[in-house]
Amino acid sequence: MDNTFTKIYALARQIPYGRVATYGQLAALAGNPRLSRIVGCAMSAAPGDVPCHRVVNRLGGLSDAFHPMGRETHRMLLEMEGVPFLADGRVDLGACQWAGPGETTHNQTEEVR
DNA sequence: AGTATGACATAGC
DNA sequence: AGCTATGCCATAC
Repeated sequence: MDNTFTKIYALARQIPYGRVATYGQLAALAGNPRLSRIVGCAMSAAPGDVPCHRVVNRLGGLSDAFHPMGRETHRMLLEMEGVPFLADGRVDLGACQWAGPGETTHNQTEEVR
């Protein structure tokens, strides 16, 4: 069974509005921090139920090959969700990185890191 | 059935 | 401090 994939899908789906998570984060939550690749692979095969646009790499932006409709669209999507963007064109992970599956529907006043 | 590749991340040098 | 090498699970050929 797709244990890992299912976990990744579930985690990605649990990402609250206005928040983003990194591949390593989901990978760690999936059971192994090295599953980062699998997370990307899972997103690739992820159905429309998974907000893959909320999943970003360590850079705070999408991967090198994640532009089905363009980076601008991605940025607009996150911006529309309330995710602040840096001048670098990347998401402000230090301000909107997902805390974890236990902080989904909680006060987002939680200071990350 | 086995091999190769892949939307990343971490560690070592 | 930046680059190289390795690891992982699943999918595709």
